[in-house]
Amino acid sequence: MPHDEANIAQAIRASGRRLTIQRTQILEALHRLPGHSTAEQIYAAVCEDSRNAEMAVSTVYRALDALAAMGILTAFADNGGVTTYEWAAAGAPHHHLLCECCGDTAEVALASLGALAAEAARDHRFAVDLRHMAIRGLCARCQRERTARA
Amino acid sequence: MPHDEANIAQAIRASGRRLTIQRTQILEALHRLPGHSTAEQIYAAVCEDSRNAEMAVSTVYRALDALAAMGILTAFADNGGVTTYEWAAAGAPHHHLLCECCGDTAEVALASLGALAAEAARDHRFAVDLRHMAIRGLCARCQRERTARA
DNA sequence: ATCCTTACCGCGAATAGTAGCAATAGCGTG
DNA sequence: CACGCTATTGCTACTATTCGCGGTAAGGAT
Repeated sequence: MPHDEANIAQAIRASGRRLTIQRTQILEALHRLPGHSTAEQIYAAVCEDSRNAEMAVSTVYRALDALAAMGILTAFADNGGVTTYEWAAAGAPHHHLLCECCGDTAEVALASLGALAAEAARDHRFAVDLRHMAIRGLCARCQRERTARA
Repeated sequence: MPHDEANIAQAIRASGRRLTIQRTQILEALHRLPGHSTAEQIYAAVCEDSRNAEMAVSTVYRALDALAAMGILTAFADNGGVTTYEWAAAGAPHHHLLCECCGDTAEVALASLGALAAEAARDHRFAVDLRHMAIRGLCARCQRERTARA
């Protein structure tokens, strides 16, 4: 449960990384923002706070990447090629159902992903990263519309 | 098995789309290219053929998108944000194991994805698109390297 | 063969994100 | 507390892909 500043700071330093003021400000912004946010939204939130110094957008991308690599955040790429981030430990483990038609995403827990990970490990020695699992398809509404149209 | 010109042409017209010379040239290029290719590679292959007129890159992107939307091709986005396309009916149904560390992809068939699709349909009325299923994680080699480093 | 609707094309600009590089600043050490 | 190593920052340039727009041309109907 690395939701508090001290734990995160320790985790960052333990991995040989550094806790810069930019990363601190990004983490603060993430605390303020709800649910999952895009790099652009996080950048905007950092800029909004007048106490913060200016920051380059690329810094936000790199910081989010680093935080995701250490498992503090999880990243997933939605339809339009936009990546969204959220706290890794937020709530129960969940996955994203991403509708390819309307672009909506739903968060659900899927038990059979465990079996999938087991199969990939057994048959292909591949360690599936379930946190990054975005499942594409059609949501209920878009399925109805598609059949109605035919 | 829409691998021959006549069937594809019919399928395109049946969906209210048009078979333009650009699309014909793109399909020819896809026949020449092996396995899966990126939009950029397909564009290059079209340009190579001196009989072809010039074509805009955006045309390739849009044509591939349309062909994927009608199920003639399948698209999947690999690590670096590059989308690759391949014939939908090529060989047995397979999925992509994408290593987040080295970027390699392996094609495998995973039985448990059927159970996943069933669970999503039953519990969330969500129709999973198994063709676009890219599974991220760590390949065997990168797992070894990661544990060796610790 | 001609007409008409509208899907598609080429172009150029916009967007999300990455890469390279010199300058800066964490932070473990003495 | 000063020192040095190197992770990180801020540029800027670049890549992959999308979008809007005015003009072109498929292809069904006459």
